[in-house]
Amino acid sequence: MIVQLKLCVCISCRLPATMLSRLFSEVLPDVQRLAAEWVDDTESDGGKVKEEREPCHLEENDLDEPREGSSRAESEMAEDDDDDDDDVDEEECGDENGGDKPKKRGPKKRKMTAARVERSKMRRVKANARERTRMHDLNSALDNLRKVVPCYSKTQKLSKIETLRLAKNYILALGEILRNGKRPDVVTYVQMLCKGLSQPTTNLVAGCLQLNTRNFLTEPCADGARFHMPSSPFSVHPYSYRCSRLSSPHYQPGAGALNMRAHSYSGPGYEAVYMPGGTSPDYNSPDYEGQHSPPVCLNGGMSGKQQESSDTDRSFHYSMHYSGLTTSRPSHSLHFGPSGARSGGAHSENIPPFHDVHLHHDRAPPYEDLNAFFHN
DNA sequence: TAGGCCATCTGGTCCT
DNA sequence: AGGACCAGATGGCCTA
Repeated sequence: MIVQLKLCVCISCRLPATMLSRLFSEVLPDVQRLAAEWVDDTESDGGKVKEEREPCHLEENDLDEPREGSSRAESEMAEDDDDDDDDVDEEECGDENGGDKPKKRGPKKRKMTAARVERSKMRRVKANARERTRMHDLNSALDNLRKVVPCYSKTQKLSKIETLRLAKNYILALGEILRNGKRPDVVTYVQMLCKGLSQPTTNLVAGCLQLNTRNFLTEPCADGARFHMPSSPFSVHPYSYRCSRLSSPHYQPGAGALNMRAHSYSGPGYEAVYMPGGTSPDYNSPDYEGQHSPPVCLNGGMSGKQQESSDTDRSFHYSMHYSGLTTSRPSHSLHFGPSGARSGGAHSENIPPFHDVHLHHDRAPPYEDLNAFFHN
């Protein structure tokens, strides 16, 4: 036994040999004594380990027989009526071994007096109200999540499941960018975002990206550079993009945290561009729990009414421009399907009306490095 | 009309 | 004991 004990300690603790020898020389006598006492105890109990549980307690926790009235509803129905003790017929815990029949355990059902029924109903009503509130809170949180995932539409909300999927993909995509330290091209980015999404949502997201890129082709870059979309899921020709961030008269480098947010984010292969707008939401306000940076406005091609939408929307007009390499890949059509697989021809015929669709590259990445990365 | 999505109710389970 | 959380059931609404 001692040898086994040594081996056991040696293996499990991985102690050095010197410590082990000291351990056994000092501790082993006590261990041997305790073991001897343990053997005495078990032998005095007829070779069985002493049962420590109270018999009555054991009865309550016995799982061999289903407890009658163990469910919440039944216990509610059979709950103790503190105001009337008329029908109390509790079982006693002790002399239950009188009969051969298995004893029914747990709280017994009681007569449903009118007062008890009324209380049960009231409790159910309260529980329903709580459940409603809980679900409303959950939906509110989901709404907030919708606002920070890359594509947001007031009129055509992403479903709950699609919101969660897109959020997951978004996080993974950002993580991938941080890991790799380089921008993916637009196609890869869209594929990452749309992985596992349904076809309509895929079209929505891809349409968001594509339409935003299409939206900023009107002006050449201030610095003369022209960028070409590596490939676009819905395009047949490469695009060029204006570099409006630095050329924008509203761009104020180092104009505080707000501008930092406003200018810092750009999605993979994209940059959020600050456009002339109105007032800025107070991102530091505790009331502000929606977007932490303005939405990227999608107003070109499909709808121009975004410019005249709500004050909030007017406050920030963002656009996306691809600021990646000046690569011009052979144009190839992308077909986005569920699970990111390329399935069928995806074109804008499946794209819902983007009256108020926003690209939300609005959650500023928290790291300076990431900001610098997106802006170099 | 079928299917998807959603809100609500309800009962069960777990935790404090 | 009461609340939170969860999942199933159900019915309404919307869209293809």
